[in-house]
Order: sequence, then C-alpha cells, then structure tokens
Amino acid sequence: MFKPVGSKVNFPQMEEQILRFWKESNIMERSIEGRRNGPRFTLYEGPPTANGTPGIHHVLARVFKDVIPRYKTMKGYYAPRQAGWDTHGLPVELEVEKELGLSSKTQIEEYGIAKFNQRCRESVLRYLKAWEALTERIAFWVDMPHAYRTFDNTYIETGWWAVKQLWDKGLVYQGHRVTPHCPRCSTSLSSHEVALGYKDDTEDPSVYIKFKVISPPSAVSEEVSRFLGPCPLYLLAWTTTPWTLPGNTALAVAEGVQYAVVEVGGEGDCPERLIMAEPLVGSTIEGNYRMVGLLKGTSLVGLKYEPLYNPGSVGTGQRSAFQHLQRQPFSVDLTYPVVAGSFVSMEEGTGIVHIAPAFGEVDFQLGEDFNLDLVVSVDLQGKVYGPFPGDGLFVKVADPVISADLQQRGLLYRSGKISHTYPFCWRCDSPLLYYAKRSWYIATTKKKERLVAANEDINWYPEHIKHGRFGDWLENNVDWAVSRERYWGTPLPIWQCQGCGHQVCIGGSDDLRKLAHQEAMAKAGHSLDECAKDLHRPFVDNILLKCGKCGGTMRRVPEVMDCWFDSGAMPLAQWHYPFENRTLLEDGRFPADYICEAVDQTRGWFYTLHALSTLLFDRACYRNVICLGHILDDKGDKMSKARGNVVEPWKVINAHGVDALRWYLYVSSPPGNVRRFSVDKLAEVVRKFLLTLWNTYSFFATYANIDSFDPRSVQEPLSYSELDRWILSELSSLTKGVSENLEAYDPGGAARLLEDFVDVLSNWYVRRSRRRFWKSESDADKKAAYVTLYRCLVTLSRILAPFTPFIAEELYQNLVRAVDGAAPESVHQADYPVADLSQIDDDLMFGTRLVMKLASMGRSARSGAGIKVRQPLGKVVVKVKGAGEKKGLEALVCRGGRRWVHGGGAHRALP
RNA sequence: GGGCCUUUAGCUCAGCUGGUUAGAGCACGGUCCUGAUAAGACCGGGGUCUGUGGUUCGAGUCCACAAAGGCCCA
Repeated sequence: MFKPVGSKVNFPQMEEQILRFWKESNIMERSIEGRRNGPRFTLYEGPPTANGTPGIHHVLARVFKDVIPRYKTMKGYYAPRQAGWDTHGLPVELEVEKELGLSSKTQIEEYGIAKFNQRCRESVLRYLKAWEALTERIAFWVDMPHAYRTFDNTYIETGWWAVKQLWDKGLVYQGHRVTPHCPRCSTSLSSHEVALGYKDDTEDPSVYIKFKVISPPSAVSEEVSRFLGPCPLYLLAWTTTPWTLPGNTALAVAEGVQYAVVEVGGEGDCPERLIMAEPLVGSTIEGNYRMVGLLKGTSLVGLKYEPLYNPGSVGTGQRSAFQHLQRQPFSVDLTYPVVAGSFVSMEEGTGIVHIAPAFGEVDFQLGEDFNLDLVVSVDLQGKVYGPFPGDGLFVKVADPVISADLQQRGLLYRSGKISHTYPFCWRCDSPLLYYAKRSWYIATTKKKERLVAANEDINWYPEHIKHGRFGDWLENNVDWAVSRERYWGTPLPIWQCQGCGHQVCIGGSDDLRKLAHQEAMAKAGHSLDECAKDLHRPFVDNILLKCGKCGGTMRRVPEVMDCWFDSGAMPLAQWHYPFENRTLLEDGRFPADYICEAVDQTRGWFYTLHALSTLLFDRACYRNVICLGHILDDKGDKMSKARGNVVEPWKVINAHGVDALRWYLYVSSPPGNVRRFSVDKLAEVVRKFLLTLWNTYSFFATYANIDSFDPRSVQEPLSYSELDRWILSELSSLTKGVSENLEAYDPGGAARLLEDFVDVLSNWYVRRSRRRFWKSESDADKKAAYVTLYRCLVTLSRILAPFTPFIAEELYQNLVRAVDGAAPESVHQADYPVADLSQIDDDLMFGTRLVMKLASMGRSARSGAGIKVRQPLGKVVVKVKGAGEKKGLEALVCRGGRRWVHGGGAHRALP
C-alpha cells in the first residue's frame, strides 16, 4: 500500500518534512560518501561574504551550483562540495569603521589595529546563521560545518606560499605607478574594483587654462617666434580636475595636427594670443577672435612655459625628477616643456593636454619617457598640500579655490561644468583619484599568452563569454595591483631590511622560524611564538627577520593583499596546500570540473582563479563554467534597497516552496541572460508544472491503493498497449535528452523537456488511460497501465532529483521506498536513470503527436459545427500531408479492421 | 568612445545546422469538459519576428549597417 496522496498539497510544509528526514538520516553526507569509489567531480564554491544577508541572486547562483553536482553524484561521481567564506577586505573594515564611528586610517591606528582586526573577525561571520539557514532550506548541498574561512592561519599560509612561488618566478614587483586610489579608504583599488564604481552624469568643473610661453625663446623655431612679441602668448589647455594643476609639469601636443594662433580680447594695446588645435577653435573660443596664423604641432614641441605654480623647496619627496625619482633641486626660474603625445585627441578639449605625472596613467608614462618633474601636491587622504591654493582642502573642495586663484591671476580663460562618467569607490562612494605611488604588482602581463591559451581549455556557458568578455579582458591584461594599505587582510609576506634594503618573500611559517631575528624581537619585547599565533596585523608586523645580506633587521612591508587574491587562491588555500593535502593536484580536486557565478565575476573571481592557476601551474583552474546573468525586478529594474524592489528569498520560499523557486529559476530564462524576477510567474510554474505532476502522482496513488497494485508482483511480459509503449518511448527519450542537456551544462534545456513530458503524461497518457484504471476487473491491460504509469513516476522522481530535490524525494519515498526496503534510502543516493534506447520508437512518437494534433483539429471542427465533444461521429475525414503522416495515422488509428482513434473519446470513428 | 549581450503576441519566453501558413504559457472575450486536477480542451482578438539594406530559389534564422535597452570597460 502506498501512503494516500491527496490532490491538495502544501509544498513548503512537505519540504520541511523532507529536510528533517535528510538531516536525521544524514542523507547529504551519505549521498556523497556512497560514491567514494567513483571518479571525482569537483565544484568550487565561490566564497560569499557572510557580512550581509543572502539575497535572491545568491539563491540563483546556489541552485545552479547545486544541480550539476547532484546530477553527477547520481551518475556515480564522488562529488564532495566544500563551503567557504570570504572574510577579508575593505567591505568588512568599512562596516566596523561605521560601528566604531571611525572615519580615517589615523583613527583606526589610534584605536589599535589589534582591536580593530578583532572587531573585523567578529563581524564577518555575523550573518553566518542566516546564510546557513537559507543554504540548507534551498537544498544547496555543501559541507558547511567544514567550511574554509579566508582568515584562518592555514588559509593565509597557503596564500603566502602562492606569493612566494610567484616571487621566485620573478612575477612580483613593487612599482611606482599610477593607481586608482580611494582617498577615504586611503588605499589603491584594483581594476576590477574600479569597474564596480563608475557613475554616469557626474558633474565636474571644465576649465580652460592659459600657460604662458616663455619669452624670449632661446631655442624656438622661427615659426613660433614670429608670434612672440610684447603681447603674451599662451598655450591653452583643458581639464576637468583643477586640483591636478599644481602638479602640472608639462603640456602635450599632437605632432601631426595643425594648431592655430588666435587673438582674443583685442580691445587693449596688447591683445593676448592663444595657441590651440585648429579643429577645436570653434568649440572652444567664445565671442570674437582673430586667426593670426597656423602652426604645425611639431613646431610646438620643445617650447617652454611658465609653471602655474612653483612647488619651490617645500615638502620632502613632493617634487622629484623622474630619472631616479630623486628629489629635485629648488629653482626660481622653473620652466616646463611642451612634449609630443600620441594620445592627444581632437575629440574634446583644446588639443593641448595638461600633464600632471602624479595624477594620471598616461601622464606618469610621459613623465618616464621625458624625464619630467613629478610634483605630488595632494596627500593620500586626497587633500591638497604644499604652497598651493586650497592647501589642506579635499581636492573636490579645492577645485573652485584653485580656479578662482587662476582667474584672479588672469590664467583662466574659461570655466564651466561638464557631466561625464567618473569612477567612485565601490564601497564608500568617494571619488577616486588616480595617484602615483608605490604599490605591489603581480606581473600577469608577462604570462598573458598563457592566460589566453589556458582559457581555450575552458567550456563557457554561455559560449560568447569565452572570447568575448573574458577573452577580451585577458587580451587587454594589465598587471594585478595586489597590495592594499589596509589592516584586515592577508599580510603581504615580504620583509625588507632596514639597513640594506634587501627584500625576502616568506612562503610559510617555517620560513619565518628559519629567518626570525629572535634577539631583535626579544629586545622589542616580542617572541616569535607569540607573534605567529595569528598571522594578521599587527602581530605579524612584530616579527623581525635577520637580513641574509647584511645581518640587519628586516621588517615586514606594511601592505596587506587584495582580498580577491584570497578567493583566487581558494582551490589551494581551502586545503592548506602544500602543507597538507599534497596530492591535491593529482587526485581530482584541481582543477575544478565546474564553477558557477554571475557575470560580474569575469573580472573578479573567474579572473583571479584563472590568473593564479595559470601563473602557478600553467593551466586553467576550471573546466566548465556557467556564467549567470543578473536578476532584475519584474519591471526590468535593478533591485536595490533604495528602490524597495528587493525580493526577499524567505518570503517566496514560505509561500511557494523551494522546488517551485528552483524550477522557476531553471526555466524562466537562459542562465546567461538578465532575468526578471516575477512572483506571479513563479506561481504559474507551480500550477503548471509542480501541481500537474503532483496530481498525476496523487491519481496513481489513489487508484493503485484501491486496486492494491503492488509493483513487486509484476511479472513480465505484460501486454502493453500502444499508448503504454508510446509514453515509455517518450520517457526514454526524455531520459536521454535530460542527460544530454545536463552533460552540456544546460539545466534550462533539460527542464523544458521535463515540462513537456509532465504535460503529456498528465494530459494525454493519464487522460486517455483513465478508463483502464477505473474498470473493475484486474486484467492484463489494467496491470500494464499501472506498471507503465508507475515506471514513469518513479523514473521521473530520479530524473527530477537534481532539480527539485524535495518533490522527487517525496515521490521516491512513497513509490519506491514504501515497497522496496532494499532500495537506497533516498532518491539522492539512487542512480540517475539511463535511457533504454530500445524503447524509443520514433515512428510511434511521431504518430501519437500527430493524433494529438488531429484530436485538437477535431475538437475545433466540432466547435465550428456545433457538435458536442462526446457525440459520436459518423465518419472523420483526415487529409494527410504525406506518406509519413499517412503511415503514422494508419498505424494508430486504423487497426485490425476496426476503425478507431487511438484511445479517443473525442474522435471515436464508428465502423 | 570601445567590447559583449538582448530585441519574436499586451506580458514571460521557445524557435537546432536557413525550408510550406512563426509557436507555447499567462492575461482578455466566448464555448465546452471535468468519476486526479488551483488542471484541461476549442474558438477569437492580438505579430511588417526592432529597422534598413544584402546573400539566397527561399531569411525570425546568415552578412552589413542602424536604433533601443542592459552589462562591462575607457
């Protein structure tokens, strides 16, 4: 006897019961461990930060992560899934800063790094319970009790090991380069972090500045000198960042372009002359002007002009020259040059570009090329410092002060506002400054070809990411700025000698022990054991090493690492490789068979995984990847707390259940597309798919109980009807199709096949077979019907298990476990069905689908003629399209001399 | 400014390597069925498959250009 199944069902309730069953019987562990001898299948779980509550987009990623390993497990693979938490980084620090009411790094240091980091440690796992609860409820099967955490010493140690490997390969360097810098967080941001914070329609000043050409010119071409006279001659440049003007040390022009000399303000005795690109005169000069002459760009190169500001003698390291970045001697007669720049465009501005090597990437490069002066007129907090207007003010506040100063000195030609796109800090929203400073880099560009080549081994879904977004990103690779001037992160394991400057990279705790300068540490009141207990700052900073070159004391450099490095090192660090689990690279745990995240990770985790694994092992880190699109609300708007359109996962789950949510996410749109989330559509999925399935199941259970049908007593051969053979053929074909789709990492394609099958099973097979179940005698035909439907449902429960693990379990428990104690305890321990190809009868399926079509047309004809559906017809005339259709229909409709339509109540044709 | 993606009925989406008259579900109006059904069937209104060119005997499908939206980058 089967457990009675009502037609009404409360899915959330049913699911809760099944959750309890799984938990009590350890089904997850056992489903995994039961396959221990199978080939390994590895999923990497991109560690989320438990520093906030999980949202619907996390559910999306997690159910797509889940379906594949579940399928593989049922296919016999050993697929343990390790959970993990991303715990380091700026977001955490910011949260703690907010709580403590701190707003600068100075304040953090006053508060104490040890205490601060302790708060960070406590803060990161704050929402852990919420994550665990949701993860369990949505049946994402990962090993959470053994989750790795990026702040663990073992994790950090592997990170160090990885840095050391790169260091030994010469791939780590300290560069003096311009990096995007957040003045509030006072740290560099990596390119992928910058990408997160672009804002359109940012309003900035737009100023045109006059740079006075030095006269008399000692070495200026005749071409230019004819415009020099008693009246001033200016080079006109444009900028949207007046705060960079004190840092100006050159102007760049395009050699191949015509420049114009225009005379403006001609009232007085001495009209001033402005030099600018000829094509841009019209869009730049306001009011009347007189074109005085034309110049070639090349003839401007080498001109000298008067600096807007003389940085003079102030500030250590504030003014230097590029060649060795040496301090520049003070000079009252300071002049700056005009140089040629290939980047000078005629799209906007004046064709003369203001160069401040301290504050721009191309500017800095130009500084190196021409050995320009480097004037750093802004500190790391983004405040102007030095003998400049706005000294002490934040750059954006200083902008108008500087403009006003120039205006007053007659050096401002024009000023206004411009709206453009500008990057902001993705966490704290401060405008980013491009800032020249020392920073540590991983030289990914040196391995660019390898990165590109390794990408060829990855199967991307959707495919276009491979050579599109991800491939392009690799092609345009830039070195990875990996250091952060912060506190809560994996410390950069590089020590530098105080005496001779020698640097070493530490690859693990043993290295520390070997090189530790115990006496020096003792003198400072520290011991190695004490300090090495927690590898974070500030403890690690107290570890002093002995210089192998000069015997001096080495201190750790102050930086910590980009937290993306942590997540990229996850394949190794989660296992504390190579200190433990030394077989990792050979035993199937690396590379991953499968990863899945949203598209924003192309420059995030997808990249850092790929970069580290290519640099370390010269191979790809994952074989297959599903790259998900973003979730929008039902109107197509971005979900945000501010808009109030965020979908709360629990609300949906409590109302409709997890199977419904999972199914909806699989079928609602292709995984790579953006998707609109609509609760109405989700409810439709429940009605259409889950309830139809449920009712078929309920129908079966009800009648099977009435007839005391026992699947164990079945003895083949049975006399299967055409209809039975047909649905069994459909079933085998479904099994084949679903497997193929899952093998191809396309759960959506698989799910669509399942929807169609459940529909025809209920609305054609059961409907056409009902009389066979109802009739009182238990003949062979009835038995065949039961066996057929039973087999469909049981197979379905196993096919569905990776998708909708709850309803699959429910069916399985009642239909299989109830009658077969020897069967695996859970459907998730069962084998995935394999299609019986001998049962697939394409002609039969074609013919039956044709009959369905015919029935539909028949009902239409009846409706047109006003003949009731159940009224017998004298004859039915069907016009077929070809021999194939004729054959199909004859096989099913005109059998054994009796002319009848396949099970048809609708079209019963009388002889 | 550059790259990638999307655009098929009012809404959500199928349409494989080009092949008769382009489909489904939802929603709407009507009719019917219902001895498993929050189900189902039939009819109807709804489509210049975003647009313009091109390749082809034939284009929703291939190519080029354009438009709108999204994402990513400058």
